[in-house]
This record gives sequence, structure tokens and C-alpha cells, in this order.
Amino acid sequence: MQGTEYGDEELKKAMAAELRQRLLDAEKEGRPLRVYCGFDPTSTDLHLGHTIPMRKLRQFQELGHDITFLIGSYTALVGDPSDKNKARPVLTEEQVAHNAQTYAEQAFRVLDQEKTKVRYNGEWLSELSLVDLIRLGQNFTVQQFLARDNFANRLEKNEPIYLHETFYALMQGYDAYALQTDVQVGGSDQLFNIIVAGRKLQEALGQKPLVGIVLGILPGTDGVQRMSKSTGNIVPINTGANDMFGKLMSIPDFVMGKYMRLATRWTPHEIEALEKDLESGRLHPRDAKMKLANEIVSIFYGESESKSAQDAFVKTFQQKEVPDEMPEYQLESGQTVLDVILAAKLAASKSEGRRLIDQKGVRLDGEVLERGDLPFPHPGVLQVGKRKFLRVK
RNA sequence: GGGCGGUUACCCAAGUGGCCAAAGGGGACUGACUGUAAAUCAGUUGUCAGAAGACUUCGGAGGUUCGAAUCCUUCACCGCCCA
Repeated sequence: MQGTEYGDEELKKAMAAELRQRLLDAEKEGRPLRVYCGFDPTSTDLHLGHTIPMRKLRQFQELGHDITFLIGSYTALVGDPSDKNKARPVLTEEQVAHNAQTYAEQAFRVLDQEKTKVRYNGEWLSELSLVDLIRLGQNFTVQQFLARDNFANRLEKNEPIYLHETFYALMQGYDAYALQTDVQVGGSDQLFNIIVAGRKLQEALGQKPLVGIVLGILPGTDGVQRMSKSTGNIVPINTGANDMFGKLMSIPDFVMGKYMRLATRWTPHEIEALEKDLESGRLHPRDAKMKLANEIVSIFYGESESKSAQDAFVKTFQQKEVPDEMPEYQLESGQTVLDVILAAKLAASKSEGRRLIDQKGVRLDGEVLERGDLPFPHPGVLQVGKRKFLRVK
């Protein structure tokens, strides 16, 4: 149960016990557990936060259980109201289909494609009639919803709570029923949907209530806020090993523990040992973070790519050497320094380019360039800021 | 249906006729330092211009005024309360 976060010790115990019982039952019946986690395909890129429940699915998979990667094609059509300030444009079916495709592709960096069922909740949700929906609703009271943290908070702050947000729980609960779920995995923000909605609906519809595996939420690169695209603190999983390594090295020290628990394959014991070494000073925080970054990058890109990402990182940032690989640019006659910066898109505007030069952030072969309006001095390696390099020929 | 309030830059948010390209915070970026793209400290953060300066921006459109984010009209969207 590493990385779980029920926010309630009793619930955790109950779930652990039920899981044990369920495993025994399944064994008796000679079948694997049906485990699923749902993802709403609202954008094209999965990030590290999404992969936390996926890795939990993977563990079940390795133990021989039956895994469903559920794509919330129907729930995504409605539009997730969590960014409730903005009317999020309702996605078209094409967009959803496209996003779903990229989600599935990325998901197989974590899951075993051969053994994973991919399902879309539109398969059954689109079949529900209004009467069906009303019947589902009869299983819940408004008070139950109002007791839920995020609704209670919003009520308190006089912020809107949309009616369809309550449908969300019902839809998700119905997913659990439709999949005859034994175990549902999700983040702690899904606690209500999983534990209240899913279990209750299953019971009402004559199924045994599922066991919820509720995982902690991974903070973003700022170390505090939940990782999410709109906050701009994500570690995307599809941008290459180097980028991922660097992004991971930029997390604050204090959040390393959470990353270790949620995003690595390490055992609780190993993590404890690491943390002890950190505390006693035997292990340097920087080295611990490198180990962490290396571990996580390996999960997605494999050992050798991760190793070379680490080498590149050390070279560039620790030893301040020029990286081996960088984009190239063919100098044209008469171009000024600023022209080149702009042409190679190292700055978004001339003003920004000037600022960078004023701030001594532009170097050619290590020499700070003081003027942007002079002709480009000579071919060489142009560095803009810490991370942008360009080989000018 | 009635009453009240809101819409400001990447995000949150101040500003209620000139001193506003617009406070503050977050984020992002740069530099110093270092232990890394951690932490800390300093700076930058509309566009164009070498600079003086010019231009565009405060939900949309129109108007008043020498001058509007600020006042008026109108349209759109949103929130809260009462029913």
C-alpha cells in the first residue's frame, strides 16, 4: 500500500483488509482481480502525475491480475469542471478520440500492452437513459455530496458548484459497475468518487463493492501544488530523457520524499535507508536527487538513455561544459547577434533578446556578448541563458 | 423574475479621469552564489527603437473629455443573494 493516502486510518485498514479478503476470494474462484483506473483525455500529453496510478496498475498486472485502462471518452466530452472559473471548451468527439489515442500510446510506456484492456466509458455511459440516470441518483443524497471536502469548501467560500459535477461521481460509479470492478485505483482527489459513488452503486446494483486504492497526489516541479498542465509545473513523459532528467533535478529538495514514494519502484525500506543517509549527511541531497531522477527516467526511457541523460546533465550544469548535441544554425551574412537569436527562436521577441543580452545571459564560446546590434562576431557555440545552446556556423 | 456585484497582462489581484505599460503576489526568465535547472540574494518580465521616445493593451462596440482601465450608452459572459 505504498503511496496510498486515504486521509483516514480506519478506511485504510478497512481497504487493506478487504483487499486481502478479495484476493482470497478470487483465488478460490480461480480468477484474477479486475482492476481499473480511469483517465479523462482532456489534453494530449500525459505527465508524471498521471503515471502514479498507472504504475499501481502495473504492479497488479505483474501479479497476474486483469487490468483495464479506462479512457473517459464520455466524461471528457462533458468537460471536467475542476477549473471551474473558465468555461472549458467542450471537446469534440474527434479531439477526444485523438487525445485518447495519444494517451494510450503513452500509457504503454508503463503498462504491458499485451495484457492491458483499453476501454472507453462511452461504451456504456452513452447507453444510459434519463430514467437510468435518475435511478442512479436515487442512491445518493445531496447531503452526502455536500459533506465532500471540495464541495464543502466551495460552499463555504460561496463559489459555484455546478450540478453536473454531481453527475461526475455517478458516471464514475457506473464505470465501476460496468467493469465489474474488484479494485479501482485513483488519486486522493477521487476518494469520494471511488469510495462513496463506486462502492455504493455497485452494491445497489447487486455487485460486491470494490476495493479502492487511493494514492497520494504528486506535487509538481514547484514542490507544492498538484502537478497539472494548467499550473505549468508538469514533468511531461514524452519530451525525451534529457528534458525529463532536468525537470526532475529542478524539484525542490523538500519534495524528494514524495517523489520517491510515488514515482519510483523503490521499496519503502530502500526509501527509508536513503532518507536516513540524507539526514545524517552521508548522502548529498544533490546526489540523492540524481539517483531519483535517474530512477524515474529509467522507468520511461530505460537504463541506458537515463544514464546518458545524467551524463549530459552533469556536463552541462555541474561542469558547465558545452553539451555534445545541439541545434545548428547557418549564419547568413549581415546578421546581427540579435538577428541570430531571433531567427533561431532563442527568444520570443527582440525586446526579450535585448533583455537577455543586458542581463549578460548571452555568450559566444563562453564570452559574454554585450551588444546585440553588432554583426555576429564569428562562428561558434552560442549560449542563451543556462540551457539554450546553438552551434552557429 | 427581482436586487447587487464582477470581467485588468501567463495566473491571482490592486487601481475608480492625468503622476498608468498599469501596485502586490505567484509563475517564468537572467545574474550572483552554490550542492543541481535545490535553497538564498539581486534583477527582468507588452511591442518596436541604439537612445530620447513611439505604438498597442485593462471583456466587445460606440460615446463624453484636451486627456479614459477609470465617466456614460450598449452588447456579451460570469458570480452572489432573494423568489
